[in-house]
Amino acid sequence: MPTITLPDGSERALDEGATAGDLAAAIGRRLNKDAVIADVNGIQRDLTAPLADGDRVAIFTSQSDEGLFTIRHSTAHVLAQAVLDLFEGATFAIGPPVENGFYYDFLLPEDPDGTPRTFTPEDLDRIEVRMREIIGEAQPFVRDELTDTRAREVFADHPFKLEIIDGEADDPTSVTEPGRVRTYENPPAKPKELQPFHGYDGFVDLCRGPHVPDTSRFLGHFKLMRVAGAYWRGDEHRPMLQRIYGTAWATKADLDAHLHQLEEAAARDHRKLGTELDLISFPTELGAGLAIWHPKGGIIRKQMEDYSRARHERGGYDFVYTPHLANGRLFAESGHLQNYHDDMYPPMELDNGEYYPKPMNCPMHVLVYRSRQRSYRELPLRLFELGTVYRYERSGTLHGLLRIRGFTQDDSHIFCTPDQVVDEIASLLQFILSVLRAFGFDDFEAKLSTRPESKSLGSDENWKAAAAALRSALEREQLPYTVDEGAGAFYGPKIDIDIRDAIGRTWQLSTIQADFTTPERFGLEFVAADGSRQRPIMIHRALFGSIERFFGVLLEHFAGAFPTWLAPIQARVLAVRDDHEDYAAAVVSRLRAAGIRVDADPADEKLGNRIRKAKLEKIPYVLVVGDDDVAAGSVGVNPRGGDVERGVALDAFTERLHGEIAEHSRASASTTVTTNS
RNA sequence: GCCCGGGUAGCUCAGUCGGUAGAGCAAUUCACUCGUAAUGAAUAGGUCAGGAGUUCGAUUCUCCUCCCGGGCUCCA
Repeated sequence: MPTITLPDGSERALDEGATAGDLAAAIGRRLNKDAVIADVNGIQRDLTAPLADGDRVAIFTSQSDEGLFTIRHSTAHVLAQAVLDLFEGATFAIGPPVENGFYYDFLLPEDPDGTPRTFTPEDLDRIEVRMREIIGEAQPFVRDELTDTRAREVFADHPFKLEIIDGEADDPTSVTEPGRVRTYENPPAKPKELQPFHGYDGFVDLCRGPHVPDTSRFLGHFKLMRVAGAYWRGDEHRPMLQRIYGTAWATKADLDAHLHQLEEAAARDHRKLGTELDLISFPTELGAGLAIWHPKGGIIRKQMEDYSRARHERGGYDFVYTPHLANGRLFAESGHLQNYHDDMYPPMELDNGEYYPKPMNCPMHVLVYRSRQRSYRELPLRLFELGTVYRYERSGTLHGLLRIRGFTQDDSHIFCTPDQVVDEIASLLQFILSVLRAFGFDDFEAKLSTRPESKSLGSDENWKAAAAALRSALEREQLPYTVDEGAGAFYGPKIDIDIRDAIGRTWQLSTIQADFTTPERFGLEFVAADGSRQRPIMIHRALFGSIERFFGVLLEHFAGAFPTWLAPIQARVLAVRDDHEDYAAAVVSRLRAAGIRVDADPADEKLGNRIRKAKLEKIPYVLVVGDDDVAAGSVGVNPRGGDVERGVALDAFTERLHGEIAEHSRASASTTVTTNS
């Protein structure tokens, strides 16, 4: 007897003889929605065939994860068909759905002079036109199954498809797990002799489905976004293909909302705002991936650092300082030269060895620990440093402040006994979340990363013990987490904390890494209560991750409108006329004496223009002073994002501002952790 | 590192089918003295990213390098 899964997840049995198409229509009417997709047996799309015993039908709405997956996946096929129609001799590889859309990889024939043909922006326009024609033609998606012999004939001109047929390449389009649509994952259990096969109107693609019923249904709300190079199978030693990215949605409103979100993100870009607000810059004279901080950026950074130091001081950390360079012997002992060499700047040759800029602070902190004999009474020993490191990131990966070559980590290494490690990581999680909340973030998700397949140090037991410690701390704090197999650092597994920003993007910032390996390599010991020598466990953690990256994320999160406690200029005083300047100067010095960061813009331009400039600089408070204020000792308060208030007593304003700034420290002093769902 | 696209004044950009460049904003000066998002005028500002080649002549064409953006890959 066939069974059906409804959008609410419930299941029920069906009469034989019904078709998926009948069902979808009936269910759609019941749900009061036309946009319903039926999926038979997880792979098949044939709405007209009667259902048979054992068939499983799933019905979902077009805006569910499954529905969007189906729509994006089907649109990718339309893209492939359009490209093959328009470009003689083009061959195609894979085209899976991804977050917000889909892509498809192609290889175009070489030009007569031997140069590889590439897609241009004009090509994308042509392709989009052809795609809309195909959609208008309502071509059905028809499923067929071929033997691999026959499939090799069908795809004889498409070597990448042949690799998939021969099982030498995974086809990510076979990943049908809802909501997880990453490439190169979950290799399909393919029957060797029977290849799934979809074809329509002369265009044939290798695929497992599911698809929409025909190209006219649910498709059309898409846009081709860009073309980029991508290696076949993600391997830089394989051919570089041309990848076309598109976005696709169930409705026009969803598509428009997505495009609007992209504009919003572009307007918040930290590189753009960093320049506009005169916070940071990347002079080409400095070299790639290196930033300088201007005075206003410097104020914000100092606030961040001051706050961080204050919290760490209260949190029981000891402050250390270590140099930017070290003899290569240190990095040989730590394992960095073997495992991290590609990311390190080259050494400086000196009389007594090679000196490397440090890519991490850990070896230096280990030396602090090892500088004398340690007792269990000292543990956990928490060493903290705002440590600047240099990593030779590959040039193509650099991205403003978010991926940079010289950066400062708010880095800590905690040395503790094996008994202490779970408690310590659990309280670390609380500490980290509390500090992140103080900066206006409240939506977190954790990721646990386990041992990499290559380039790692230490025994399996140690790795397992470390991962278990991280896992139990996560569970104790009830922080939702996912597991990322093989993504750990070379010395141990790690927890990464993702935060979600004001427009819903996630950023990976904080990291906690449990390390049983480094203490062994460096022969670290402490004297236990019974007098025996024991090995401590080392916890690496960065809270902001890096000051630069955190600052970049904050800048985008607040769209440049930093909260008052962080704002480089908290208030600006504007005299209405020249003869109010003396009073304006008095207001400035009163506020400055009260610890407010304040400046003035003299009255040689119209008031309206000076207000406009202050607003563009996103200054939290604009204070306008004129005749009334001189007489009454007041100010006109024009707050960012609020209503103008005339005649506010200066003392009252100062108090209000102090209150606002203090509220931040009160709110963040609490270390209570509440889990988000 | 690889693929694609770029680099013109502090910023955003126009322009030169090869004859060494222009706007708006910003800056400076002057005038205006104005109560909540753009007052007017004048001045100054550029080895057209850097280097080499072709040419009578290169910002423009070619090549190389550097830097930036979007991806691949990687990461704090």
